[in-house]
Parts: sequence; structure tokens; C-alpha cells
Amino acid sequence: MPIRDSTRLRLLDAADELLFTRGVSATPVDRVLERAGVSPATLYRAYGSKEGLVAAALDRRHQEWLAAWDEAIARAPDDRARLLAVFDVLEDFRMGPERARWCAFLGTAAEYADPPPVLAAALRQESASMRQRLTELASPVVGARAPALAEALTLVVSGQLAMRLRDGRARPAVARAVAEALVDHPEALA
Amino acid sequence: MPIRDSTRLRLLDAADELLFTRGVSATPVDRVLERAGVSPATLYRAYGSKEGLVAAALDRRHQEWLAAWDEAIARAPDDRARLLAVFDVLEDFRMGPERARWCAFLGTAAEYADPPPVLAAALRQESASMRQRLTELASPVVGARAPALAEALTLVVSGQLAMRLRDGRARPAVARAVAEALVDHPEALA
DNA sequence: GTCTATAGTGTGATAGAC
DNA sequence: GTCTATCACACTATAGAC
Repeated sequence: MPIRDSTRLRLLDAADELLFTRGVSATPVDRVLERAGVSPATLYRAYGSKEGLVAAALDRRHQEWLAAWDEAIARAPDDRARLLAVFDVLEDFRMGPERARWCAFLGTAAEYADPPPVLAAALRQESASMRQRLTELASPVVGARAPALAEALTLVVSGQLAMRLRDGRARPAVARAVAEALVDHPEALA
Repeated sequence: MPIRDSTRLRLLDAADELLFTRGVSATPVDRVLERAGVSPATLYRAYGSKEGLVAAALDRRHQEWLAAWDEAIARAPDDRARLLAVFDVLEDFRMGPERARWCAFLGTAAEYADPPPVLAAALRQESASMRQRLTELASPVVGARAPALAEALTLVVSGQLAMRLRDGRARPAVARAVAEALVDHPEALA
């Protein structure tokens, strides 16, 4: 018998709020079930395992991330602003009390030395979309230097996320300033 | 009753090789004991707990990192090269078959949402030394802009480390190129 | 006197049966 | 949805080897 959409939603919400804030392996399944108000049998019927739920939560998060990114791109006035829009989303996406502590994707990659295939696929997708979209956005700004600039910006984005793990507060403005310096001096990346 | 230095060494080596490559919580204490050829009682007498061993392993790693960094600085011909030397160490330090998968410090920070005090202290030290030393090295190169440049370079270093979690190979040259762009255009960070 | 070997305890997890 | 089997893990306790 199929599983109600509302049940899936509650499980995904609970996974999002608990697994990515406290850590996947640090969070027992029971707490996710309790938060979701769902019985174990339902979870295992819906997603097969804890990792299946994690993968599903990552996939949904990826969709939400891309949607938020698209909105920020749509709001930007020109090509340069569209390329830099990712740094606005990076902070806005994090808002709300129960968001990932640093990054759901990098955090999951960090927790699994050998991720099960279903997780590896989710992680690969996010990295691929990041690189591909940044390359497309960089193209009208720096032309043939787009791949190199996209790779550098991927590094800056990852760095901003990793800075959340360090003490003191990571100032979001730093990543944007670094990115602007790169966009305005792309010849340095040759 | 004291513990022999050679015993501590074997424990720290095993911790280094297992905890930071496979993950702390993913690695059972038993496997560390087996690798070290040490009995459980000895570990708990020496370090009190698994986290105590992790903290000690982080501390030793931090010392080794600073020593390697100092050597790279000493080899550099001028102030600019001394500031950028950190990126050489970043790759060399990783050599050997049994090194951390991405970064022992960021990895540990990622695994503990609320690190026990002994771990929090080790992590704080590493972040502080990174920022302080980069600021000191940046000072002769960019003068008053040193704090801003150091913060940006800390982000680039963290980004390079985080890129190891992404698929495909992280090309070390990218981080260095980004850093060089920042060092040569520090006014963009104002 | 420093450590090993081993057995054992308590806890809390995943998973699945009912 | 409850309830339970199974297991893995951190840690302890003891007895004796070198």
C-alpha cells in the first residue's frame, strides 16, 4: 500500500530539521520518528533505511536550493549580479531556526567515507549542478574563462560553508568580496 | 602510574590513521586499539575517553602542521611567497597513504554539534593559529589590509579543504590561484 | 610496574514482527 | 502503532604476562 504524501512530508521535514543540524549519525532514527509522529514501520516502508531518508531529504533540499537560487538570479539586474547571486542565497537559505548547521551536502559527504550509492548520487548531483550553473552564469561575464572562474567560485562557496565550522562568526561579506575580486580579475586565474 | 611514551605514540598514530580518515564516530574504539596493539584499559588510563584521545591526536597534528608550515615559510624567498606558502603545505601535509580524508579539524568540528570542552579547545586553537599567522604573514605584504586578507585566505584554505569532499578531483592549483588574485588585488577586499 | 587479554556491563541503536 | 529481537558500541573490571 502506498504512503500518504503528508506522511512523507512530515518525515522529510523532521529529517531536514534534525539530521542536518545535529548530524546524521549523531541523530537516532527514533528522534526523527518522534518529531515526525510516524512509526518505524512507515519510515522503513517509505524509504527502506535511514540512508534512504537522508538521500530523499537531500534531493528535496537540492530542489529547494535550486529554486531559491533561480529566484535570486531573476532578481539580479545584470550578468555580473546574476553570477554573484549565489552568495545572497547562501545566507538567505540558511535562515530559520532549524537549518543545516553548515551544509547538508558537505556535512553528509564528511560523515560517510564510503557513501552508499543512493547518497553518493545525491551528493554528486549537487556538486555537478553547482559547477554547471556557475559555469553558465560566468560565461556571459568572462567568456572562455568561465570554467576556471566557476571552479574558483565553487571553492569560495565551499569555503564560506566550511567557515561556519570555525569559531567566531563567519562574516558572509568575506565570501562575496573574494568572489567579486575574482570576477573582476579573472585573468589571475589563467 | 605513568604511561610509556611508546604506548602513547602507538595510540596517537592509530587515531590519526583511522579516526581522521574514516571519521571519528564511524570508527569504533576497538579498531583503534587493534591497530595500536593496545588494550582498552591502557587507552582509558591514558586519555580518559575516546574524545580525550581525539583531542590529543588533534593537538599533536596541530604541532606537526605548524612545523611543516614553518619549514615552508623558511624556504620561501620573499614576503609574498611566505604568505602563499600555506598552500604548498596544504598539499604536502596530505601526502602518505593514511592521512585525513579532508581535514582533521574541520572534520571533527563537523561531527560534533556540541563538542566536549576538550575538543572545542583543540579546534579553537587551530582556527586561531590559522588566522593569527596569516595576519602576521600578510602584514608586510599589504599593510593595514592584513586582517581582511587573512580572513579571506582562511576562507580559501577552508574552501580547498572542503573541495576534497566533492566529486572529481580538487585541483590544488585553484586555491593558490585564488589566493594570488587576492594578494595582488587586496583593495577589492576593502 | 606497565601493559595485555578477555570477559562483561549498560546503553541505545536499527530494524522488523506482531 | 507498539513492542521486541538483535547488535554494536563505549567503557570497566580482573587476572596475569613480561
